[in-house]
Amino acid sequence: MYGRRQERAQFFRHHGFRCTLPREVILDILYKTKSHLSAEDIYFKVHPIYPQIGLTTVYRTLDLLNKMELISRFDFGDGKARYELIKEGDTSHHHHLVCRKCNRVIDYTDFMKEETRFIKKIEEVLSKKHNFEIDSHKIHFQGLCSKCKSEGR
Amino acid sequence: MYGRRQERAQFFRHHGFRCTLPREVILDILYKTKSHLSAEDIYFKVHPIYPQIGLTTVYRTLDLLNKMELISRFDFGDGKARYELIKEGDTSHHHHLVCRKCNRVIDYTDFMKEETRFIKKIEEVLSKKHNFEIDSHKIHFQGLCSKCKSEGR
DNA sequence: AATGGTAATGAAAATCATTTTCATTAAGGA
DNA sequence: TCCTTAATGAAAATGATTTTCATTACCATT
Ligand SMILES: [Mn+2]
Ligand SMILES: [Mn+2]
Ligand SMILES: [Zn+2]
Ligand SMILES: [Zn+2]
Repeated sequence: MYGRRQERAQFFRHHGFRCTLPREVILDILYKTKSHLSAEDIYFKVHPIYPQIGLTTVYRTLDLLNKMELISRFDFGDGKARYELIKEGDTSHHHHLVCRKCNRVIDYTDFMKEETRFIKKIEEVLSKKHNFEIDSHKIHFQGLCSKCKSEGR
Repeated sequence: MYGRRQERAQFFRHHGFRCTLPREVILDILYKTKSHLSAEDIYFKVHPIYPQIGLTTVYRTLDLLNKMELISRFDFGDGKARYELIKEGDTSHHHHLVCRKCNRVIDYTDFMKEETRFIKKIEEVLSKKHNFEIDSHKIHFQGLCSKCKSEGR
């Protein structure tokens, strides 16, 4: 889906959208870069190669990709939204440690099996109880990263 | 701590801060109101009774209460931070369902025993593995609330 | 391959939550 | 009561995101 241009084009059109250069480029950046990019991060990566692509379009494209569930949007509390590609096959799902001092974000995948099982059970009960259609969840731990800890809060 | 003026004053001073009218008033609002209030929500509740208290002070006070760990701050993704009092005795800890359409927030306390046990185990392992000092966690589920579901996404 | 209807784009302006500035006020220890 | 200085409030500044609107370029159709 991410690798081949043809596939991406198909995917956009399948959702009723056009496959445009900005959309391809931005999706590419997300594909190649680890994670937790803000709109501005992406803009600055795109700009040297495609200076005609504007920040506005980055915002719009991120919204679109998020709605198409190709990316996840996170609000870690530093005032800017961050985005991460959802890889195929659900192998990429994970949770986060967030440093409340320097805002560093650490991915972790430990316990995913157990978390998944646990989450599934909770979802089942809560969605019935509150008649709420659950489609995703977020778990994160907050505290001090090793660097900030050693620097003394 | 929240009920008696004397206690609150003690608490502020104990942390090296002065006990002022705006601080008392804002803490009172948080005490009396269920939950998930934004700075502006609080400002509008305060204003009719204390019109001299400004929005700036609300922001500053919320920061302070958050640092003193009297309240929790949440970013549910609608662009404004929301706050909730942490009740004494840790009886109030809970997690959330967030509607991605209307931003409604539902508290749930089901499974807290199991979650707490599970979270504790994860914290232990992760804090060692990443040398990360974990002090809190947030769990929330996203989806469509009953109202938005019936209205058709 | 050329055409046309319209979705997508980009630059600039607008919006909105939050922060900063700075002159004034008022806690609260002496 | 007095004095030091933390806290406050109004206004301005900031910074992320959204809106506006004239222009561009996908892509279904010819
Ligand atoms: Mn991540
Ligand atoms: Mn809550
Ligand atoms: Zn850190
Ligand atoms: Zn809803």
